[in-house]
Amino acid sequence: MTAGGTRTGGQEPDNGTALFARPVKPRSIKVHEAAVNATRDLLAEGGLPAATIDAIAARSGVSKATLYKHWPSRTAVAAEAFGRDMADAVPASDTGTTAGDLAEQVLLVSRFYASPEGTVFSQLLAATVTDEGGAAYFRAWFLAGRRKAIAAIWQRGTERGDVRPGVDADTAIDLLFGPLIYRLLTGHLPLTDEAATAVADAALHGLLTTTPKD
Amino acid sequence: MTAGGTRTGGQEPDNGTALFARPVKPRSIKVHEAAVNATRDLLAEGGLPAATIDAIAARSGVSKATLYKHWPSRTAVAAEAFGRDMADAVPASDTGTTAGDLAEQVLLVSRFYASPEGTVFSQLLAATVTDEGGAAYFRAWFLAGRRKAIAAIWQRGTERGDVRPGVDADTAIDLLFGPLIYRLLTGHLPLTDEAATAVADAALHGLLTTTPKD
Amino acid sequence: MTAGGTRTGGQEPDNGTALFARPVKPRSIKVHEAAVNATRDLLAEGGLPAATIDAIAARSGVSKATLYKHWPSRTAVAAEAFGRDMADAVPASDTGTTAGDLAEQVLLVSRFYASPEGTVFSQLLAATVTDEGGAAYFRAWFLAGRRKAIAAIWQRGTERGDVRPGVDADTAIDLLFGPLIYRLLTGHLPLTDEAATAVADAALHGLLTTTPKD
Amino acid sequence: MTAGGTRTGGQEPDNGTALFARPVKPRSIKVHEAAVNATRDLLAEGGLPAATIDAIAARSGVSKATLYKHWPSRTAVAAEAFGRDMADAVPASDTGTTAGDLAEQVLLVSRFYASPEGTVFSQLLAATVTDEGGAAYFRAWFLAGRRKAIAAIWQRGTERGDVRPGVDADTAIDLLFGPLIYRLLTGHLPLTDEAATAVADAALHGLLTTTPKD
DNA sequence: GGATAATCGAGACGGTACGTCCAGTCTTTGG
DNA sequence: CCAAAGACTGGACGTACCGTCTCGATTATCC
Repeated sequence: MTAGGTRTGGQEPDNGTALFARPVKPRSIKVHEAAVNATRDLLAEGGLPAATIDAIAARSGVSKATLYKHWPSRTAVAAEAFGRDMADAVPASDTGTTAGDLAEQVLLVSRFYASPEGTVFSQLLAATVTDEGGAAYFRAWFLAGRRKAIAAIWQRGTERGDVRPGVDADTAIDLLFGPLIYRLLTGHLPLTDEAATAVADAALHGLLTTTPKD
Repeated sequence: MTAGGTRTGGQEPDNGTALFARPVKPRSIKVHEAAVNATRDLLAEGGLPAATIDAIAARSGVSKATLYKHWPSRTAVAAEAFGRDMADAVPASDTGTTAGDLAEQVLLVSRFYASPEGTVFSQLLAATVTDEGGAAYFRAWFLAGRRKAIAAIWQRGTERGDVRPGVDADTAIDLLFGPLIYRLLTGHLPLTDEAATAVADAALHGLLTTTPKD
Repeated sequence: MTAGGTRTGGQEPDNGTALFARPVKPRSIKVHEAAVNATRDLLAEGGLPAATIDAIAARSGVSKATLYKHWPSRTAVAAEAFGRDMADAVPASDTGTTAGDLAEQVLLVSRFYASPEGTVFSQLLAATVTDEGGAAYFRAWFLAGRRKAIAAIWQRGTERGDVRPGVDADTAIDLLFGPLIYRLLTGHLPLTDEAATAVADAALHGLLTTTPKD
Repeated sequence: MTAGGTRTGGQEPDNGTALFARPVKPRSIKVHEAAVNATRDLLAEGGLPAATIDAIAARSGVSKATLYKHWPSRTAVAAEAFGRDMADAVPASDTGTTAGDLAEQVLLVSRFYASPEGTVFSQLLAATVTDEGGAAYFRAWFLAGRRKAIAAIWQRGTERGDVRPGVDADTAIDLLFGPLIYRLLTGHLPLTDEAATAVADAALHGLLTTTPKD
């Protein structure tokens, strides 16, 4: 068991594998939910900096000690809270073509990153760097779902023969969305629709004039 | 003036624009250097968490107040200290071909990210998310130099006609290195040579079978 | 009913009056004993600080809720556990003279206070200051027995005509042992045999040169 | 250096020896005073339990970190705060006779112990049992002063030839005041004027009918 | 002998305080 | 006049323990 060893209560993260522990003794789902909801509100209001453990405890009525029994760190709580609704934040695409689907996803994700939620996302991502416990939750509650959605498109593309053989889904996903994360984090350039489109186009068709020899 | 309004002392960051203020009164270069050197050592020993303001002050003999006259935040000091030597950390490439140069750069950067310095890099990047002052330093002392180096390769490629027209350098750079940053930060997959090669290949030749129509 | 209103199970404290309530419904003696024994061990190992409610519960297998049905507070459990064997810790004296008996008791008690058990005693005494419920148990299980033993000597002395008329047992006991407690608690001076002897002598014969006129 | 290694600011404790460190760099007296005053108020209002570190910090405006630089523990702050005015709480006695002076002191101290301040005193005394750092402050700021005052009376008595030779001041003090502390802490009997008088009388003239043979 | 009721183990929970850590500001002192 | 030294506030951290409470799973008497 990777992320925590504690129950999660209620809905499970989109993590394919049975990442989170089974409830041996049902720890109050109410408590878990209260904490998550309070955290979500705090994130919406003031981003990750506002979601301190004390604030979460105060707003949710869940004591700090209990929070630490449910999650390994405040980042983990925030990751779960933030990841809950994000499944729907970026809807799936079905434009009829693989290229279209992927390009649209890049555009939608870019817009998401450019939105206030994107700020929270970057704060969360940053927080996981020095918090391995939180990182597991972040991957489980956020990344995994998103990557799975894209992997599905990629799989469809493979079956259709649209995608280059030899390129696996992970590489494709990294290539399409890594650039957005790069911009989001360093802020060296803005996350505009044009930039997103350009990135998607470049990723799909390559940077060079030469055709791959394979 | 964005990053600080303070002198930087000694060597200038590779930031193209006149980002940093002119030394109106020469504030001790010795002090500046001492702080940077101490910080570099601390980063090497314990990463960004070790480079607290108190630690920097103690080790360098520079008082905290003085540090804040030279830099807007601790992240800024660390960014400068870390960026100093990083210019040489990834040597330029000249394989004879644009594709080769770019692929090699991706590989080298991937290895750098996978190294202990890569950890510091990610910590620094994470820190800039909630520290705009530090972010400016980070971009100036680290990113700008790297991007400039790749831009030069790209420019050469453009002149040689190796690269697809309509793709600007920024897009290309983001596409090539964004995926590495993505992996570095989320840790969803390891930063192996194979992954780097795969990313570079995919970026250069595109994800799809179809040829761009433009 | 002062100390708890709960049954005590097993052996009764040396409290003269019917201090502790009658069992309306028999509460397991086994449970009571288990808790007391576990607590005694914990006290021996780490003093009162080690005898937390959780530790007692864990070691004895008695749940916290049950502990609180048997005792009003953790101090009360500890007081009973500690008082159990302490009856024998300081044997009675019979030197043949009242002065000898009292002096010997002072010496023995001083040694007891100076021993590791003395530390626990002082911790317990300290704990009762902010725990009235525990205080009742402390008096019942510890003090009462000790005072009764001395009172017996005093009574014998009265009958023999050894002791000054008008001095009641309580005053005598306080005078003889108060100084030891004073030292034990404040630690301003060590609890040596010499000090104990000096105290006993001074108490028995008075501080002044003048003879009481009564 | 025993108690803290930190400066105390303002007035010095009555501790004879140079117990407290010399200020290498003057730490703000204002801060020290503010903390002490706030603590005194809190003690008066709610006793030691009310004088939590957070409460002291909040009321005094001195941050917790600073408090811990000035004192080793909350008990230490409270001891100093409480001890400040206690010098005057029990005035010196001068009845003309040694016996009178001592008896009066016992009575006054008994009344002090029986007062609300006495409760605080006992809480403080209890707290020092598990807080050696605080104990040093308690001895320095409270006990030392009181003992010194009695020792002066004793010295006078020695010079007058009123007191039994061979009884040192420490023994005398312990004998006179230990009984009061005993009662204060265990509460086995109330601290009445009669009891105090009886104790003083017994201490001064001895418990036995026999005259000391020395 | 089964119903009724309490006891009990297990341990989650809220609450309160703790003592620590670090950032960034402000003050004092010395050269 | 500037810089070193470092005191100071503020705020969050994660921990510890208390005493209460809610579960079911035993008992154990009483009808």
